[in-house]
Amino acid sequence: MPVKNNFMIRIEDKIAEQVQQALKKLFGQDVESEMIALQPTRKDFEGDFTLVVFPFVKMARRSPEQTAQAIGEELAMDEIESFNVIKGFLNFSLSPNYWLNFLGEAAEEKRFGTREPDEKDTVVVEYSSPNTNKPLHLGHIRNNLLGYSVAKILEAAGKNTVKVNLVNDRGIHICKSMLAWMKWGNGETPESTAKKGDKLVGEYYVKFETELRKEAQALKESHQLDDENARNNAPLMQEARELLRNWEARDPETIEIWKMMNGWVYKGFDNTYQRLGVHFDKIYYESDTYLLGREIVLEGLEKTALYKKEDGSVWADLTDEGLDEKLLLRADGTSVYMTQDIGTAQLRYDDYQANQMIYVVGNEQNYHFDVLKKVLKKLEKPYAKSLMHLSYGMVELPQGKMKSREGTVVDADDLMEEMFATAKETTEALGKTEGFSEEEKEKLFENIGLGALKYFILKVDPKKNMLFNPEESIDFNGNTGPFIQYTHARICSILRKAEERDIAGKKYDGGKISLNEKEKNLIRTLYAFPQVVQDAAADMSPAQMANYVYELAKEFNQFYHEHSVLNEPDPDVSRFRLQLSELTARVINTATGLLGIEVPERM
RNA sequence: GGUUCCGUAGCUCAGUUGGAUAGAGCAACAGCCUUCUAAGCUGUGGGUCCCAGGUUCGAAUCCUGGCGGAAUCACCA
Repeated sequence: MPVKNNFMIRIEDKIAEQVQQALKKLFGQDVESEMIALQPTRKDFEGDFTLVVFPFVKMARRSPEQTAQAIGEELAMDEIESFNVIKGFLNFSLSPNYWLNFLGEAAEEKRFGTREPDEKDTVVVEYSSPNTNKPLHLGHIRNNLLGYSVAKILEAAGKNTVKVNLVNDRGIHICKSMLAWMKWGNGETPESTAKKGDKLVGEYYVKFETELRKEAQALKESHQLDDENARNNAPLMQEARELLRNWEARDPETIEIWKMMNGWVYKGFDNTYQRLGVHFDKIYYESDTYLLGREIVLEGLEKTALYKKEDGSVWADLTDEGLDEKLLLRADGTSVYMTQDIGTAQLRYDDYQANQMIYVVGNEQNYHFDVLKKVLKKLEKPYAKSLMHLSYGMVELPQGKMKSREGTVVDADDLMEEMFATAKETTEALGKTEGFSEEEKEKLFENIGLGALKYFILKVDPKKNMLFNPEESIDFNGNTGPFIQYTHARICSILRKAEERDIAGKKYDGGKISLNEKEKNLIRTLYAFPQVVQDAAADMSPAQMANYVYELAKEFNQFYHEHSVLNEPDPDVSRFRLQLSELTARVINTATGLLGIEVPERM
């Protein structure tokens, strides 16, 4: 549990409580605390927090101004230095002392803004969920960054967080790349071709589709079939199905090839994950969960929550829930996508007894998760209501959706490499690499390149579709990752110099000083951080964290521009500013860490 | 066609439980490096918040109906 201090009780809540009492005293009315809207005062007005008094004018039977004035006068709090009234807005200014005390206490806190994980409040976050037949692309990047960041944010907000991956390693699509490799592979391996395993397997998947299309086209012409029938009747498709049957029958040779090729893919994925900076506490494989799903479905059939059709297929009737009927097992007893998700959910619940199970999956699967929840409810699973689908929008290119057929898929590895190259070029052009070793340079370019990419993607509200223009999207100026990294490096530079001048250890002792506008803005922004962590967690929104840390960096740069930390003649003020800078750097570090972005100390 | 999501400056995006004059960045233009890192700071121009109603003291935000875009409605995953 966190250490209790004065700042665990938000000053907003304290003021709201006082307002509540004032309303009772002045107008004899009890007002629920939710009615009292206290918000940060807008920049162009004087004050720190603002009470909107419009809701109380009726009971006060006075004008908004008079009501605000009366409440302002009634309030007596040490922390409030003054107040002013503009129309129906009552603006409170807190005393400099309050802010200075806050800074002092926050500086003492080891993990300001974050909480210790509560072991009893577990949340499982599933993200990434790749198929083993294709390499990762830009869409997966959004998924991975979102999932990783949401998990970090939940953890910072006090949840016991488990990051899991669910690998889709079985099914007809996996058999397609296997079959192509068996037919045309000539025993190629990642080693023999010097290709990444996932890329190699992906090539065979493409090969299969190309050959299948040829066969289907021929059939279409010779037998007058429509597209779908032509595809289904093509010899290659039949062979792929046979391979799937062999796989389900655990045919040793098939299993061996399957294991080998999946092994190549995992090695390739690990490589991509590592560079992207994401990882997992546990990896589930669909090949391990689909049988459990099947069992649960059969069990549900016995309990008559589900029903069987004449051909032997098993269905859930969700018409009473406003949805359709949903197939859960085919007539031949094999599983569908939904089946394995039922098994996975159960397994995950058995493993962690989580209060929440979050699925980071694109919005194209909204319907699937609707159905999954309702099926689990029908099966009377206790965890049915703890399922949360964190649905995010597509990443689009200037020419529209990514299409593998048109070769517009942005490969994850290629993109990261390009980011690195751009970062290198830009940094060297600015002549900022003096005194760096080769190794340090590499790390810096990597941090900046990936920082730019991650920030660009995470700053957008997850539920919205977003546009990624490879030519223009990546900028290192303005509202970008490198801007925030730069601000951090700048502060670190001050801190290093303070160290050299031997004033770093001497803390500001809390003597009375006044706060200028920039200092106050900065300190107020810092004050908001713990709440931002909680809000971002509640909304599962890294975008809120990203926008916050940008705001903070901007605030610092304005302060930096107008006031000097080290050249300030008054030693008390200098030390205070040093402490303010130090906390800013720490919050930037923490906040960007929650986005999976590293901030360098020099750049 | 049904369902869900989105629509804010030329472009990319913010906008808190409904609150004051709707904000950033990019792009354009004009300034600021002898002073802690100019990947920075300051200023100017740029808006029918898709449209029309409704609720409210107050609507970009909530409700209804349109328009536009996306996703989905598989014995694919």
